[in-house]
Amino acid sequence: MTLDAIFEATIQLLVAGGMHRLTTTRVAERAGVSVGTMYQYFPHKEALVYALNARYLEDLAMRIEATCASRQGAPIGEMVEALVDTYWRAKTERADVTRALYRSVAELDNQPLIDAFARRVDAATGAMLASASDASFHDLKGVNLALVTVIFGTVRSAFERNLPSSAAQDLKRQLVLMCRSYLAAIPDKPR
Amino acid sequence: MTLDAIFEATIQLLVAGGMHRLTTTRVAERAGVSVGTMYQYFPHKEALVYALNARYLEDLAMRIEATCASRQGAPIGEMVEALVDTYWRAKTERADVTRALYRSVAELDNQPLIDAFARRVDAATGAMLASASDASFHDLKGVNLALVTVIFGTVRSAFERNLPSSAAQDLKRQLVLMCRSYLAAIPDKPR
DNA sequence: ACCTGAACACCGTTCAAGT
DNA sequence: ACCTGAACACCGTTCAAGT
Repeated sequence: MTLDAIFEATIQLLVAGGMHRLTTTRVAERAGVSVGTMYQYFPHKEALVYALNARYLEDLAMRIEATCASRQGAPIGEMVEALVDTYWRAKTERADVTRALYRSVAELDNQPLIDAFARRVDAATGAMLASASDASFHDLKGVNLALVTVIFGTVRSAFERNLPSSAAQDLKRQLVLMCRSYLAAIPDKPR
Repeated sequence: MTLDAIFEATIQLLVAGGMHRLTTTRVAERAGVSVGTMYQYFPHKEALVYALNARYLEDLAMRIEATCASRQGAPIGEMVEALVDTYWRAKTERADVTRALYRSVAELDNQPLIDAFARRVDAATGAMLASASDASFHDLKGVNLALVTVIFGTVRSAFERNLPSSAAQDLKRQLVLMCRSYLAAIPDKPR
């Protein structure tokens, strides 16, 4: 499909040279269409990059939802570990693409993208946490927000530091430990 | 000074309209110089934005170093709280500038900037943690990396979600709690 | 109906001319 | 010595002409 060719060309150019190498002419050329055709699919260059990021976040949200669904009723420690694992793996498996997208989306007005993604993830992780076999929370929303923000923020931060993989692995374990000790420190809701 | 005028103009334009409104012509005009003069200070537009971010990180690093120095020998819980507080405040006090810089730096090759900042902060927080009156760590480097990555990543992540300030305040408390329970969960180094 | 690519406005950067 | 800003190459976007 033409659209796929355009997206693929965009990713390649973004990975290779970042936003300032991404040229409408080059995208069109690599995708095998004319500039004019590209403008039938996207009203401007920003819209193209925006759509690419929307696509990526859609995939990421689906993977997180799948992880959460599969741990319904599990112990809380397992949930945290699975969540960290899924997010970490999703960001790391194609690190160059992740990095390119982080950079490309920054100069867009991406608040709608972030909001929609956050809502989906909050819903998925919130439902998972509520079903935990060994804990129940007085302030589920607050705990959920804290966990999600800490996990996602830490993974990004770790990613940007470009750590050697042994240090990264260790950091991942510390992150899981941190979430678990936090959860243990919170008082349970009495039945 | 001319340089200050250029930086000031750059910040204003960046806050007002992001990277794609930032034009060498507009910066020069607003700073009261010609484009040619601007190019005597910076070899290209990227260098201007890079220098602006370097300046910001220099200030931030100094503030963190000051915080760390002032808590030498304090209890570990107080250290964590002070660190979260300093970083959180620095990012929040002029949220529009923070946001504009986050966005502007993304499309640069900013790894040297991040690395240098990370080294300074790691040194400052590492020295602080080592002096804690009520704890000592088997793996100080690992604990230090974990704390710094979690705190900085979480603050950024929280920042990007644009939370209402009550939720943000609560999140900040949860973050401190999380760091503290983590530290309590780690076995002390025997003397 | 749909695609093409020359043409236009604007941007980053340079450098001959001015002081 | 230092500054200026017209000029150049290139980019995003459009739209008359082609199929």
